[in-house]
Amino acid sequence: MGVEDFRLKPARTRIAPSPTGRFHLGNARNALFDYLLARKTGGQFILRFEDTDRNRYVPGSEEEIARVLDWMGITPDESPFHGGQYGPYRQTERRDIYHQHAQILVDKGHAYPCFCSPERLEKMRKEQEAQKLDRVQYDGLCRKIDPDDAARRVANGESHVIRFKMPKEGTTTAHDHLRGDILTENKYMDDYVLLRSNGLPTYHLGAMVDDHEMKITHVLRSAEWLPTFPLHVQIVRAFGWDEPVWVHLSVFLKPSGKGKMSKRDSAAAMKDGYSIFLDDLRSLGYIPEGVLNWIALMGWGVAEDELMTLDQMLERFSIDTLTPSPAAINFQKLDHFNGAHIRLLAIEDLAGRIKPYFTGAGLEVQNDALLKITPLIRERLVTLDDCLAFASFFFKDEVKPNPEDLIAQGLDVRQSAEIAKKVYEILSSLPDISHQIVEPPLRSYVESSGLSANQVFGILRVAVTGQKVSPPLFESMEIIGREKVLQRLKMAIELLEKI
RNA sequence: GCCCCCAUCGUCUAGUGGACUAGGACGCAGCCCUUUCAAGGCUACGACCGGGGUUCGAAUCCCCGUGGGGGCACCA
Repeated sequence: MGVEDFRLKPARTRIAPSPTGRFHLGNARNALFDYLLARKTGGQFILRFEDTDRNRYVPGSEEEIARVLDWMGITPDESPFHGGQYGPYRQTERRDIYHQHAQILVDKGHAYPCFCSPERLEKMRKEQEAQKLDRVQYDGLCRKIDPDDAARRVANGESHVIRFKMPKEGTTTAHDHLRGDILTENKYMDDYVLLRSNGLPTYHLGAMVDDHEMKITHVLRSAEWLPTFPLHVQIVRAFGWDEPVWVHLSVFLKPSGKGKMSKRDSAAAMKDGYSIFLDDLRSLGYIPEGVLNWIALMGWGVAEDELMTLDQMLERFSIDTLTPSPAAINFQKLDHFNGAHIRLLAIEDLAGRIKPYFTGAGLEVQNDALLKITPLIRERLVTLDDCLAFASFFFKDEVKPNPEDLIAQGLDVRQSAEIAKKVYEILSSLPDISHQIVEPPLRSYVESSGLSANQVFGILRVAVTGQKVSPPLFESMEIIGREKVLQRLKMAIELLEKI
């Protein structure tokens, strides 16, 4: 690879998904940019699971995330599966660390125990809403408790959470790399919960602590975090730590541009053969090169030469050229890039990737034939599974054309049958069925007969391939072989005569 | 309702005060190539949200609108 840019300090980046659902486009783009930045600077890309919400935990999602990253070719340098010197990389395995850090904040006077019950909070919120208050936030009841009293109650085992003591006055200036300074009046910020009553941290504490402990230099995350950005900056400052470079990535909008892409829309996308989930995209026949290129261009401004491999992206990537505005996803563009990257693959490579689709369909695949077929269909594939529609007939013993399709345009059944017979006559008289041998006599037949190439070759195509649309006819026949071609042609003549 | 972010072709974007007759890509339309379908090549259509400033000069800077998006949990 050797794209490390040593003018830049090695960056440590991370993707921190929660194993509560499936790995989607947003996650993938985040991971891609993380990876590019880390590689570009000779740093590390880390995978960490923020699995503190036990209620929403989905078994198997951790594995899916790791598998998808692998598939995309952006395997993390450190993760729960690969290890690393800053682990553990699962938040549920870091309880003590959060506990200690919450205590540090309490000791410093930046946080306090809150003993309010969920019921009281619920009631409080209802009342605030009833009063039509602009801000619905914690009323600060436990803020007033004497620290010694609070410590005693905690020691007695009283159920509590730890809240951040947000400054009530002044403004917080948070710096986003793409948007510049973002000023927020502190009165709009709540005393957020840092540590829950079950001892596990919320995102606000967990992510800040882990990013610091894991020496993350650049935090690339979704713009959905912007509203709590001031909080995060306040937490980091309360600890007295240096801030990472914050980069809030644009959110993905649904194709219509109306609203954020969500699970609901994924069902609709699936109906059209698309998905927002990477693992689905893989099984739908999309290749990582295409997917990567596609997502890279949403939220990253590349003026020209947009068709890029991962290595080419690496050469050009910079967080300075990322864009802050929301981006509507466009599946047609995914198709474009997927097809374009398929065309870029070496024949052997592509053959290896489409083979499983044939065998999966129960077809017996001969490798030498596959290698000859692949170049014929390469520029016709949008997704890998398209190979089935284009080339299954090569591996079948016989094809079953729709009799109607055997009738050439502008001709009737009888005429079509005559043509088929004549073509059979010509082919069977030839010693060989290679492209060079077959084409001249057929061409001269077309010319002398006054028919169009379209009509003659159309009949032959349907007869031999069983379909109206196929890879180039002569090359296809050569691969299928003389015997099978004649056999299929004969079958076609019989079909025509039966109409 | 309140807070925050964003604003160039239908979509993704280039553009950082004059080189803009606003560039590229996807899609769309047409043509060429052609045994089908593709691929490829060429051409067309297509945008600076509005109003005020600043300036000799604004897509580019500032303000106000408007529109879009996000967020208001012991979820992330």
